[in-house]
Amino acid sequence: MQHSEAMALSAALLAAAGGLTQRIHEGVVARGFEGVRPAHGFAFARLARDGATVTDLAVHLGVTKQAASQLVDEMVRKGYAERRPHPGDARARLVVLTERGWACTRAAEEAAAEVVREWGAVLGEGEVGVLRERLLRIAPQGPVRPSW
Amino acid sequence: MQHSEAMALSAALLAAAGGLTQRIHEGVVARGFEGVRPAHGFAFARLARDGATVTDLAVHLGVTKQAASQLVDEMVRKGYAERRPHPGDARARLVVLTERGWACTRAAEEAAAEVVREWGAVLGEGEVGVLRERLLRIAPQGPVRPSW
DNA sequence: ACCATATAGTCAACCTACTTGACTATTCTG
DNA sequence: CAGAATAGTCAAGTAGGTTGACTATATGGT
Repeated sequence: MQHSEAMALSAALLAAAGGLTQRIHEGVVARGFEGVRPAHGFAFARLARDGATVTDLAVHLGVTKQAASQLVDEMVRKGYAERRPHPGDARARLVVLTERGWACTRAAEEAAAEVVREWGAVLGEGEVGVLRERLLRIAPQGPVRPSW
Repeated sequence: MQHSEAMALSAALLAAAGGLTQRIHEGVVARGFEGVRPAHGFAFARLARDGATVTDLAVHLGVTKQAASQLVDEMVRKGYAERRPHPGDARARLVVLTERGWACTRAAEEAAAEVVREWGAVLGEGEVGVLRERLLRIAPQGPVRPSW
């Protein structure tokens, strides 16, 4: 693999990721959820499991806990999440999704499925599964990095 | 493809893209080019062709021309680019890479090639080529979107 | 040829998402 | 049970973008 080919692959990967992000965002907005930005998606994904503390979220997003706290403020203000007392630790607070937060999560899933369905039409259904498997093997673990 | 599978694919794609971005950035820094951020890569790629005006760059990056101008200011200040008079349009200025800018571009190519080489070791060389071809087919065209 | 309009670029002010630093309240530990 | 660590917040500063206003040059219709 030559350098220019590596750059072509890199550019394609970044373009595909950017396009997917935008398509999901547009789909979420089209389903009536305004004021939510792509970067929020990573927070929704973490909260959807069984809630998280602000510190959990900060580690997951790779930002400071102050930044995570502001993000939660915003999500609470817009009705997507709420702070509940943490069972078993009076210092912490458990941030969980509201019903609207769940609905927004489902909207994002639908939008993603729509895009992936289009990919299936282009590549073939089986190839999409292969693509997913390959990407999982080269994707690093650790905190997500919402911004470049 | 079910919703959860679409989300798994989306997450893998975004994680792979984020990881690649970070690895390239680390490789560039390791080769002695400091003060350059991942978002600059898209500007380098556009300037590497045969230079560009600030407005060209703004369109390519999907930002305002004021933001593109600030980006060019920064690249000039750090020695990666320079503004030259535009042949044939006295309003415009042609932004081109300096020798240091070219060296940084080559460093990014090397870093990308290094990561892609690792992918080849994991997936097999042939599979990387297939991956590139698949990604090219699902990647949208149009301006890049450096930030989510 | 000329004036109206469009385009390239910049300056200034502002906005947003993040940072660092300082602090309180609670929990863990030796 | 005192000292250190942890969860969270408040406040101030920073970086990278935005919108709006402006100048200089180019383009096109009459």
